Amino acid sequence: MVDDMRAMWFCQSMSEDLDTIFAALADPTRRAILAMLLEDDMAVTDVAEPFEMSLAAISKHLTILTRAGLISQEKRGRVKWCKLEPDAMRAASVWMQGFGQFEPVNLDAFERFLETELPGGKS
Amino acid sequence: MVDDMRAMWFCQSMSEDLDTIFAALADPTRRAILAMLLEDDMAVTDVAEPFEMSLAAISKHLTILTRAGLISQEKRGRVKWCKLEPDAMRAASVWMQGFGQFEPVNLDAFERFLETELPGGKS
DNA sequence: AGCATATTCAACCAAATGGTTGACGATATG
DNA sequence: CATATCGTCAACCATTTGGTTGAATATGCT
Repeated sequence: MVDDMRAMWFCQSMSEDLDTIFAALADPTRRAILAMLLEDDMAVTDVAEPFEMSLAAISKHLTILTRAGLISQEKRGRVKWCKLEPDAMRAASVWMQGFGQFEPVNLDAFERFLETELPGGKS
Repeated sequence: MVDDMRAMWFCQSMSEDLDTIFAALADPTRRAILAMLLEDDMAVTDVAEPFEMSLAAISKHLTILTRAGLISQEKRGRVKWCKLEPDAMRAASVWMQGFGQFEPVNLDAFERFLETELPGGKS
């Protein structure tokens, strides 16, 4: 019963939201934008500044992040301010946590994962 | 939190992995497969059975999940067994937790791990 | 050997993604 | 008013994605 309920929850609940949230997080530019917004709210132009990419492209990325609920945008004057909305990530995080709960936090395994990333490890 | 330099290294170094992990999680079919594998290891054909989609399509999905490190595949006889590998997801989860203190997770343990194992704290 | 089962490969296709450029509406400022 | 700035829109393009089908490979069974 518990298993059935959990399976149902995993399969159906928030599936569309998870689609858009994970898809939004899958792009390194968008993740970088989120990290920038962690420091402070920013105008669209300022978000775009460090990237070697057109303003229009950044604007599209911001739209995707907004639709995923990961940020919000508020226009004040001619400036549109972007604000991080960390709650949207909660749904995805909770979903992912479901895959670790049956096991206590396996730091050793995570360490093994990191070993492959250390300079001189993999690649 | 941890030292900024190390945090930056961590984000940079894992960027490609996060690309593939989040992209893999962005598809509902693949998330459903992961949920199925939460119950038990499964053969490719059995994974494919509940889906209204060709076996080849499921095989591709499983390849994507494998490359993201979210599952592993072991061939025994003519049957290829698929096994959930939650560690990759944990890495993504750790990344997400930088954006909010919403999950009760292991950040302390992770921080201790970073302090002792990463360049600067390492030999 | 001969046949059935398990899985992948290869070629193809439609749709989505991530980028560009140029024009445009809206807002601030001299 | 005139002009500069902020941001989006529209059209376009190349690449990736998610699916199909049919053939191919590998293993197991009698």
